[in-house]
Amino acid sequence: MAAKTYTRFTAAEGVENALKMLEGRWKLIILFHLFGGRVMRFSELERAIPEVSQKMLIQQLRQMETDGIVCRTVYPEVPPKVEYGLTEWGQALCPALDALLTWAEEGPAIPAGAPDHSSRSIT
Amino acid sequence: MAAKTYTRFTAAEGVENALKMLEGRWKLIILFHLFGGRVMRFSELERAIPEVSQKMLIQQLRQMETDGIVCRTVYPEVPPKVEYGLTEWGQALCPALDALLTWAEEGPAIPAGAPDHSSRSIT
DNA sequence: CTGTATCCTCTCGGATACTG
DNA sequence: CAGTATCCGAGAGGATACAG
Repeated sequence: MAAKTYTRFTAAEGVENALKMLEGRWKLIILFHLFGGRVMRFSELERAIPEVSQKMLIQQLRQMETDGIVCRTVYPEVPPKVEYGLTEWGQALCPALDALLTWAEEGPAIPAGAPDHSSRSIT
Repeated sequence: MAAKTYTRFTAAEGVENALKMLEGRWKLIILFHLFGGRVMRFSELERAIPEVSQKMLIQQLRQMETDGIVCRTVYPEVPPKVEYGLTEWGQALCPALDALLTWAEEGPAIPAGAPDHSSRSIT
């Protein structure tokens, strides 16, 4: 396992690629509904996330599918039935997001008080 | 250390908060320039990231400062001198971003081939 | 049930010029 | 040197209506 080397720019780019796949008003919510190997139909997701429009739901699902995070399974029946689940790689996101969650939870050391910019001034 | 409990929604929300602080065309690049306790003046950052405009550079720096990630130090001299560095909490982002980087690097299991949607069809 | 197709709004980011 | 102010275009996301 050859450890990759990064410059400040390539590292930023790598993380940006990862973030691009998570950006989108609904992707994280979808993700957390699908973690743990759960599989859901389109209409289930609609009901589970009432605020989302069909257009956005399908759009973000398809993007994640293209990215290889989500797996879409079509059952050729009448009426149609489509299920969404995570790929192995998608499941692997869980610990990475946990790291972010933990970090966010630690909070800024100076949480209260500072309403505006917390600049220091050396005199 | 009471382990927090999350619903699918609060977990998504927590991660979203974290991501919101990282979203922005230049934040990650700035971050990676400041990791390792490095401290840089405004003009240094400008030269290190030639593509960014003054407006965006200052805007993203100030946002990260407000979020408690970046620390801004003003030296009241003529000409002005301002230095930017990471807070402790900002430095703590490094391992979390590494997790994402590592994940992204693993890549989707089916990287090549699939030009369009990789749906499965159960017949 | 599972999507497409339009339209519309609002925010982000870039270009440019000016200031203490 | 280190910002601030203004204008502008592109794209993300929402509402709504329609289709296989």
